[in-house]
Amino acid sequence: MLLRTSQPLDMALTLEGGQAFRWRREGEGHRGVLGQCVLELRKSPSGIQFHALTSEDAGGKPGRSSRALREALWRYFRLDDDLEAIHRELGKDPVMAQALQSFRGLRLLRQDPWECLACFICSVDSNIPRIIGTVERLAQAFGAPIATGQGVVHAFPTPQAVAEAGEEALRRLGLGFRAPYLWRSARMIADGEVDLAGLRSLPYAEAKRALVTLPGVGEKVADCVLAFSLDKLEAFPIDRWVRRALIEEYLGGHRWTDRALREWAQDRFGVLGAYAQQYLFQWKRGQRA
DNA sequence: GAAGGGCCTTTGAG
DNA sequence: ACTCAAAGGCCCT
Repeated sequence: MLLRTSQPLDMALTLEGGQAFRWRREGEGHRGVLGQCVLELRKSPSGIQFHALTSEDAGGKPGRSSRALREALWRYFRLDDDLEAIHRELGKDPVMAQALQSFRGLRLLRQDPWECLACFICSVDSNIPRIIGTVERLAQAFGAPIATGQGVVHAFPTPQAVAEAGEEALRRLGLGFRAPYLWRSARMIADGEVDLAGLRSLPYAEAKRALVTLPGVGEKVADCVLAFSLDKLEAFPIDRWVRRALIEEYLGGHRWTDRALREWAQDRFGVLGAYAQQYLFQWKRGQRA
């Protein structure tokens, strides 16, 4: 099946760059789980080639129609965002122009809010290879199995499943000090103390205020969730690489507090903050040696 | 409000 | 092989 689009899209940069953690290279394309559906994706000149491995009505659940899949992919890759226009706008800034250069088809994703939240709670003081391992073990242990005809793949576990798993089980998966954070946040979500999906209709500041009440969620994790799953593109997550990028490239090497950096970035990038952040992150991280 | 230390473990340089 | 930093921060002081 083909989802036609003329939007720029680099699958490897977008799916392997540390926004999402469940996509693997598979031949020329990528395989991963989108909701309850196991997909193989591949970029072609005319759009996105996709193929669902999920067997039809496995477990009584009807396979998703191709129309529904198209819409899901359209939303996931944010194909409504005019990436070239975003590049033109951000590229007026000479520093950003440099950052953009090597990452032409890098898009922001629109992920499931709970999965995004859980992954970024796990990301704290960790690294991408490890986060990928952590998330995979979480899915295998507590996610619903999905039969594919090429083996079983696991969906991302629900908040209820993680809550029932318990803190100790999470520690045994290697979550370390993040285990109680994820467990307690899962419980709060499962109990309805925070309505994640409902945050999408709130203004950025209010949604953020709600997110940081969750254990293990500070401003950085909250901004990742807001940017990568809740459509708040004015969010500007500041991690060690982005902090370094701002200080080295814009601020003459002077140390600023994160609070000051956030205000500076908000003023500088506005509603394109999330895109700007993602390019700065990839750029600076790529320079490590 | 700002700054600093501890936290669990895994991963991949060296 | 085997050690040893470094890792998309958060929380508490």
